[in-house]
Amino acid sequence: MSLTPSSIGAVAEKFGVTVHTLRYYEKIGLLAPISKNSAGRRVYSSSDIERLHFIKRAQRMHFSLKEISALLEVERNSSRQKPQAQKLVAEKLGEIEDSLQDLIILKEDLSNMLNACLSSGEGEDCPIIEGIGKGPTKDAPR
Amino acid sequence: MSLTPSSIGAVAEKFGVTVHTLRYYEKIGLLAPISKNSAGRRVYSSSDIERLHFIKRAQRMHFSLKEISALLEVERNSSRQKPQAQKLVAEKLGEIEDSLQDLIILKEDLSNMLNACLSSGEGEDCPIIEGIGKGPTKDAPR
DNA sequence: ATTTGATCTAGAGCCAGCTCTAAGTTGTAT
DNA sequence: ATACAACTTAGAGCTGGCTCTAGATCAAAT
Repeated sequence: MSLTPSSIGAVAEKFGVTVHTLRYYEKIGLLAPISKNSAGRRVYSSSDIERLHFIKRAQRMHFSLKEISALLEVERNSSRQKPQAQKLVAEKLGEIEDSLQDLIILKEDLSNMLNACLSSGEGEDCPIIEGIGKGPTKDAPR
Repeated sequence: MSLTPSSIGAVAEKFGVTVHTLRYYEKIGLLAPISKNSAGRRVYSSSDIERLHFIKRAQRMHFSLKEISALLEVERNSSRQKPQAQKLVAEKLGEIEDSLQDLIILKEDLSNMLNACLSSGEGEDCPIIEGIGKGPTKDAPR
């Protein structure tokens, strides 16, 4: 239904990014060089658009641009370099699981602090400031 | 038991940061100017150390340095500006809950993709590449 | 014909949170 | 006495992912 090819402005609008971002993706090699018309302007083909869809979806899945490059590389090299793709996704899944554990605990801590603060008496010190002040000082995933 | 005051190197080691980081925190006002000895070298007092503990714990709780400044501000202004502290923590809790929702769904998606890939036949296309290629292109919290 | 708006390139700037460099001073060990 | 480590400052550099600027060119509308 959509009538590709499109200008950079149209593509930018379609994906909710700026033209700067599109040129940036191209510059860092995330998008292949976009073909130009006689006036030297970019004309995005439907496969460019597809690639952008892929990029934006992968970004939603918390893949970095570098990781997305790797995924696209996998896609290009052969129609199924499954082990490579599996590795990348498994790693990401591991990261996500770690983050989940971290956030679950953090949520508990924060909501405890908040409740303590809400139910604390007028004259008492703030349980939040105290709470952060007194907790353990351990390393955390960053 | 610990014998403060301490040199910048000792403090850096204690907190697992570099001396650069400590000076950086001071430069951006996260730590108050550390007093200097006769040779112009920083001498960290026990209250400086306490503040650092606070900073590092708050960082573990995903507060940005800017947010930590705000928390420290709250602490300084009065021994209990509870509403302010509550606001900051409630906001952070909201962010954490949003992230959790996001990650829970993402974890599902990734593990589905991984399973599909593991159980896919030799000749088939990679379900991971296909999966990312075909999903919805929606905005996500960033 | 002129203005407006979209596009082009090259390159600088921004934010967070460090991280490092250079050139100089001081404290400690042998 | 001299080497060497730890410290000082000011300021530059780094990563990631944009974001913007300047100056030029080009296309469409009035």
